[in-house]
Amino acid sequence: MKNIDTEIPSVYDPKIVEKKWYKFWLEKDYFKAKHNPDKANNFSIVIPPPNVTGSLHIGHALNNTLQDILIRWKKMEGYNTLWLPGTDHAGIATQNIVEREIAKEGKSRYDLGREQFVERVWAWKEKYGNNIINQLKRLGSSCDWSRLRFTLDEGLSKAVRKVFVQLYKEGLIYRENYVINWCPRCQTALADIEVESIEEDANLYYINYPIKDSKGEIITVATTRPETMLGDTAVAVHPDDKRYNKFIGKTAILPLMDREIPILADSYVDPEFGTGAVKITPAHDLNDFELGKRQKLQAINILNKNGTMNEQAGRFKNLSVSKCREKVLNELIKKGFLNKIEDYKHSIGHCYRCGTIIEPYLSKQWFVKMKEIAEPAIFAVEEGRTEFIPSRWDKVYYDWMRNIKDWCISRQLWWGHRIPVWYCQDCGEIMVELEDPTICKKCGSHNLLQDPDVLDTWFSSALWPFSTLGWPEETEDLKCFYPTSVLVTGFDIIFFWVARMIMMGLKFRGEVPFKKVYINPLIKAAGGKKMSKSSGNVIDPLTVIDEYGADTLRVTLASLTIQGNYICLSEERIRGFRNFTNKIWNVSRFSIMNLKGFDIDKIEKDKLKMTLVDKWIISKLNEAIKKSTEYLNEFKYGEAAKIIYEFSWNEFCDWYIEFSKPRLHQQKDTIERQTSQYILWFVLENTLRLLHPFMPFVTEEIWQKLPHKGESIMVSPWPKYKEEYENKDAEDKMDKIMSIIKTIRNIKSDMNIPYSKEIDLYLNINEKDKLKLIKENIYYIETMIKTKSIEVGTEIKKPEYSATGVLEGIEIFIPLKDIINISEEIARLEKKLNKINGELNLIYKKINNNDFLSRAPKDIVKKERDKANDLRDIKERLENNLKSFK
RNA sequence: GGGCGGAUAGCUCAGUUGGGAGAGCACUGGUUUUACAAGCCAGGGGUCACAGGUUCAAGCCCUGUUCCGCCUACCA
Repeated sequence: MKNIDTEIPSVYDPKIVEKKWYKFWLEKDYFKAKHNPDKANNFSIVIPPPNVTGSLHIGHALNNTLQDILIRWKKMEGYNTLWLPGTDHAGIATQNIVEREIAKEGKSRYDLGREQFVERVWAWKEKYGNNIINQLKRLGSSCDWSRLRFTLDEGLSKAVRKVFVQLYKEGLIYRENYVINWCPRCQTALADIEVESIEEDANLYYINYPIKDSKGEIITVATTRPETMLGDTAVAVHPDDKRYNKFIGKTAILPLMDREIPILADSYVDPEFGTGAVKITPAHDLNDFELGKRQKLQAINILNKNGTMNEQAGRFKNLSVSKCREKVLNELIKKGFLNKIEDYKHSIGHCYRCGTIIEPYLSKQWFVKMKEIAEPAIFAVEEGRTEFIPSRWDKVYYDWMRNIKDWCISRQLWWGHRIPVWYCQDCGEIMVELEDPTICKKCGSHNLLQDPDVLDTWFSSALWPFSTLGWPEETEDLKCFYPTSVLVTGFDIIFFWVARMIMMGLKFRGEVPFKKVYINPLIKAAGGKKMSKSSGNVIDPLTVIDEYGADTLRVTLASLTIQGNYICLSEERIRGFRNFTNKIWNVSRFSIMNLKGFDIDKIEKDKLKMTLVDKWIISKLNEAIKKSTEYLNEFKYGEAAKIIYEFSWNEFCDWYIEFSKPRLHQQKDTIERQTSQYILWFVLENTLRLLHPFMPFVTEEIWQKLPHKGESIMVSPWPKYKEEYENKDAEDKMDKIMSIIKTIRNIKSDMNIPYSKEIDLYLNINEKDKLKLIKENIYYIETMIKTKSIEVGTEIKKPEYSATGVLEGIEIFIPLKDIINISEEIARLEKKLNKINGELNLIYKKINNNDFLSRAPKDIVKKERDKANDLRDIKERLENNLKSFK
């Protein structure tokens, strides 16, 4: 009969457990940070705010798991922790969603008007905006929800306003007519980094432009965008290009448009590329625009905001860019202007939100001057005030920061922070103030108009680490938690977000926003492929949570987290860690069953009788505590998790539990049994605490079932390494005992002896210390190996028909009269001998080398010599045993 | 064009100042053993990309090469 507690199922079911404990933690207010003036004892993280439109994808799951591990661990270490959550209003994405929604009603945002449309978006946000927040809760995130922020909150909007006004007054924000990246679908300007260049196969078109007043002379230009010729206002060649000297100053006739355009010299032109002659379209190419400014050229804008041709394109009006290109090419061919077409590979910019091809577009936009605010941010990282982990990311940061360009911050959207600039319609005065103006300060007119544009969402995100803490008010939160301790984020937003936060933090708080930036890897599917809906290899974290539980998802992600750029996730991998979760569940189940009647308060520690294996497991636990804590300090999540995983499974479950069974299963409540119970409880309880940041739910569930002190494992202390727990002597001794057991198991397995078959065992040991050790602890071997009889001694002769195992100073004989197959045994021993000989030869090479002996450190030499002796001993014994068969 | 990262077992990856090639998964064989078959026990499997160099000693340091991935750049 199995003596099993039927109240605890043998398979862990996370569903009810997770709901129960999350609710409990919330009720206890454990996530809520306190105001603690002792800054050194505060630990704070601001969440990378997910888009309010978002739903939790696997990248969020990883990023937030890693943050939660830090927060829970630091909390257990005694810090006053703050994990500040929130969402981002995600201008383009959110506006797109609501526009699509009203499109179903057959309306556009213009039908609703600005005010009504924005109201609609708010209504949408109220309804769906908490989606991702609830999903974060399911992951177990211990965010301080009482401090939940949104980038369009009143307070954060105040911060945005203040920053804009101040930067404007300092001349760091300016408005200019400039060629920016225009998304014709979103109908807004984008910053340079919001454009994704994708290399595509395209064509280079060579077009002949006739020279005016010549006898059929032409100049040929090369272009990838032939339709832009409609806006050409010049042709440029290099001043030193002898081929074209004669044309400089002459006039070309623009085909199809019959416009006269000058041919001019500019050193920007690369004579090596194409024909060495460039068509110049100042309104639709940044370089052409710059050249146009130098050369005082007219800029002709040929595009409407929606990407179709405007009236400047003449008869091509209203055509889309691609249709227009087609028609232009047809006409060029028909009229004999198209010289040739070449295949050409080049990068084409796409909108990072919707994928539409970006058009360079001349328009009036607001910009932030970056050079000046970037400099202190570069120093901050150089001086280590902010540290990137892994450190190589600082190079990426430096590279971008040192070549930084001005940031286009105006967006032609309705959802976002409206640009706080008013224009007097009467005198043209521009007003930028903290309070909305009602009267022109110059002419007294009330005829004011606010700039229609909104700010880039990232403009408000850049203020996140201090705007969320209450700035511009000097709040207690700011005093306690700024600068924050760590930022955990992905490398894809180092430019978008991290760099800008450092700049703004320094500019407006005079201090870096975070001391460390931990860059987490990005997740890929098995085989290193990108997860995408089209490949069908997406792993949805919520599905994983439903199926396997949040703990399994978390510990999987944490375990895979290495210092590299990518991690590969597969369902197979998740199942492996589900098994681990279940292992922890079952060892706890075993422990709970065996701790009946155990009371921590009644234990008199001085009276406990610690055995060798008790000392060993305590020492091993101690080591696991030390190493896992060290790894966490270095943000090596995978290594930390691995240490705890291996300790709990390979040492605690596989060895300690098995060794302790006989003592636990005693009927009487002896001191031996009590000791065993105490150690079992002690090790498990500590292990649970080590696991808690990784697997908060299952550890809480078990911890509450175990004898414990305190309300929750969440607020229990992180285990501490203690020197007095370290016991190298016990570790060495257990090593020897365990290798004897392993060798016997090996022989049994090789000889096909079933586990349950009882054997006679002979141990011939020629060293006094070892003999004493084994004699005193023969109990451990008996626990793990089913034996009929055991003999241990110095002069034990090998019984006939025995299988043999050889260890340093130890021979193991198992008589197998009925079973043994002599030739199999010979083959087995020969195989082992070969292996030993191989190792031995390598060592001989070393210790017979005079250079090695004279130059290598003495301890290394000694180690090699000792090893040679051990191996020689084993070799001799193996050989003797082999001889006995012949 | 510039830069960064990578190449170690079938797969995914560890491998900290240079000193006995590791893990998980997969695979093979055994096993229902009083927590767990999502388990237990055992096993096979590697020219550490290639070529040089430094060193008594190189997966690790240096140089070069090849291949892969990513970022970045205004060459139309």
